[in-house]
Amino acid sequence: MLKIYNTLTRKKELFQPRVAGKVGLYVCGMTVYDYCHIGHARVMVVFDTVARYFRYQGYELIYVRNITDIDDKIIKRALENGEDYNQLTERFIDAMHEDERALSVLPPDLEPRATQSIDAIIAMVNTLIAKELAYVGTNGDVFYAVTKFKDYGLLSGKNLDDLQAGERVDVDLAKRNPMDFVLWKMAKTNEPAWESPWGLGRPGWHIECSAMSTCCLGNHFDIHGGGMDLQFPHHENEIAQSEGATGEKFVNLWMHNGFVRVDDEKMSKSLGNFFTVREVLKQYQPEIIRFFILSSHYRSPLNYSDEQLNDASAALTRLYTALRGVTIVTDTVIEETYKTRFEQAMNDDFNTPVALAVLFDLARDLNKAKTHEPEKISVLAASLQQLAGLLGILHQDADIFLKGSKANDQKIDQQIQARLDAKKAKDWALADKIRNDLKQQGVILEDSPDGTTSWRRE
RNA sequence: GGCUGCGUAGCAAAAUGGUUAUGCAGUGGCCUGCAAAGCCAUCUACGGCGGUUCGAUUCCGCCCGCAGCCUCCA
Repeated sequence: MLKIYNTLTRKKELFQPRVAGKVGLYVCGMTVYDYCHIGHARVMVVFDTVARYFRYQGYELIYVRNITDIDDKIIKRALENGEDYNQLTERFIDAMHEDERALSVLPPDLEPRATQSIDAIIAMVNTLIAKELAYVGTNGDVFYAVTKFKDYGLLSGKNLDDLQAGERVDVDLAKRNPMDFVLWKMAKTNEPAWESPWGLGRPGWHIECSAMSTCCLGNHFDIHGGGMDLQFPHHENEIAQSEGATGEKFVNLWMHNGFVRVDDEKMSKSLGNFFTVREVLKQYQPEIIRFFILSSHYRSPLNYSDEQLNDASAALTRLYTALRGVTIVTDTVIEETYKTRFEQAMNDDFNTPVALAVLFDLARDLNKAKTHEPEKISVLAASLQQLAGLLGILHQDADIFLKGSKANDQKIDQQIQARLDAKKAKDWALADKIRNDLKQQGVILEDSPDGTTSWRRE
């Protein structure tokens, strides 16, 4: 019984697919004018985890995450770089896919791009004009008339009178109402542009997502997701556009993930307090970033700091240490009580912190089994790895994670052997010296009861 | 100003109207040549003030503090 928090009703709801056994999920993806930062990584990881769980539960899922590959910032950045906007977006799309793979984010089923959806966008704008929900402004741009859509503000809990239009932004005189938003923008000279009934121009941001989501999933689909900050105006506008154009309900359930913060402030490009994924990857293994993201609930704020990542690293080390040296049979049936607890956690609005707690309990049981009940080792280890796999973690060999980079492995092994010899000769001083020397290099030795020594990097 | 949401032990982070969260750190023990890892035990909590209740960290009200949205943002 999967329950999901619906922003629209501000309650956890029992998830009921429109069509039994099938789920359509659309998530607002990146605007590709720069590298992904940890905030973007959170969206990717959170909805990847959601997608994995739907599939695990047996749903036939279509997961769509769009790419915004035309907008003001892209044009501006391309101009600054003196490169074609296409070149710029291709570069950052590649980089995004690289980050995605690093974080074990499985690619979405469909990844529509705005520039490849122009026909659908124009068709939707046309419909909105025909229904008198949109109009051509005095500057030639096409605007959506928000007052014509009766449910405007339902998702974000805002009403038009409270929005105090113009308070933070200059009123655009081309609009009838300051809250009206642009659907089609007339091109300035040298800007990328497409033919349309209203002249050469390009789509507004909001209409892209309406067009791409309905194209891929139909007029009415199950779940729409994205960052909290998209709730208003972006998602509000999507509802106005899609429901205005089709006359049908747009989305049943809205999911919004919380922000990544730095020193209690939202991580964002405009504040300049962001860390890109590739930057962080220089210091931490990708799995640590993924664990860090999953260690808090997806709707809660997540504070980014070295301390937090170090904690995540220590926690993952504990899980991998439990798996170390155990041969895992992949098709083992999962231990039932842990499976149930894990599913209960995930069924409760994807409560990954609790799901992780289940993994730690499992790890403790596994550690105990190693000394007391060896016959249980195999099933516990397999359970741990399989359940963790649903979260996209613990998929590598324990030694590979624990040893980190491959550098100097041979030399380390030689020193370990030298220490074992010293131990045999009861030359504790030499044995300890070798261990300390290795410690200086960030290598921790761990002796096993069977006389062998394993090691890991700090 | 309007609208959301949050405030849990040293740090991070969940659940819950009365009973162990979990990870890191601390303390005591077992194990070890000594460590590390592991295991066992254990100390630190629920922003403040009222109310409902046999009982509230959990429900309600007020207050204080913090964040987000109301402009582009994941």
